[in-house]
Amino acid sequence: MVAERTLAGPCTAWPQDSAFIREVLDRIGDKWTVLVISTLGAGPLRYSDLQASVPGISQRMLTLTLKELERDGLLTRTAFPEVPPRVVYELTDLGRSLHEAVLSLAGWAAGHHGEIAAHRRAHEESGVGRAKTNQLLRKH
Amino acid sequence: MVAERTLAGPCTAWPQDSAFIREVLDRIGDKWTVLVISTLGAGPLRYSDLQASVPGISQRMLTLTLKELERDGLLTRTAFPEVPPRVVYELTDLGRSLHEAVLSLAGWAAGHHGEIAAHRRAHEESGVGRAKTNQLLRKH
DNA sequence: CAGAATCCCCACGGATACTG
DNA sequence: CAGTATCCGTGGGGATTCTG
Repeated sequence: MVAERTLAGPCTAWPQDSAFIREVLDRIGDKWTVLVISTLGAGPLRYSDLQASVPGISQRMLTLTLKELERDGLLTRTAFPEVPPRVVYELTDLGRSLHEAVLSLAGWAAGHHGEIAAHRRAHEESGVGRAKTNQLLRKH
Repeated sequence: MVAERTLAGPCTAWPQDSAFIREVLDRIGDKWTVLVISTLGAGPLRYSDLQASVPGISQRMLTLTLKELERDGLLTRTAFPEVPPRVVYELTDLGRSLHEAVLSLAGWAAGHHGEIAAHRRAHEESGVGRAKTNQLLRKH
């Protein structure tokens, strides 16, 4: 009891927000989800166009991502019973609202990634600069 | 050229936003970063308190996460040369701004995770409902 | 107390081949 | 065209042990 501890037993700083935060991140934190959502943000697309619009994605990942997004009600899948199959994917209102939320995050990134890059470079200079001067004392 | 394609050669729907989006997600999309940031959002904490405040985190992951965050200028590390070592971590202005951006995302989650859960449950009913109708094709 | 070093597992995702 | 099925490598991250 040295002074006051802003501490907080097991998990109190972020009451139950942490659960929500992790929920979104588990949802959009993967490699492709936001790319697909952003792409569909411009309008409905069919499977093949989607694959062409999201550069490095494989069919496997595109299919899996779309399935999960459909399952969560973020987009709709519409299959037309035609001779050459045609399936169109489109964001739902829920999906569009997520898209906007993600865009605001992207806005933050656009506004600060320069700062981050600068800090990162500064650390590389003083940290990985010369492996000669630092044997075992490198703290700023 | 059947009709107009809203398509977009390789990557045009999200001009260069996609790069920023991926940048943030690669940064905060991992398992612990946002938890640490959120915890430090309440105020500076020392290593051990941090570990106690972030429930399941291991020393390894806490250390790695803190290092990356410091490297990117999102938090500062202050070591006091005392007999029992004491190290305090604190968010920078940059870190706090990211924290707010993340909180807005959490706000979205808090407002919509009910909807998502509902959709998800609806899919489980109609999809994995009866394992009788489908012979030998079980989901995952 | 605040880490660094090591070992190890398994889920994420890429590549490829097959199908309705 | 729009998927499905399968194999397989990588690395994120947990558990444990050692150190200044």
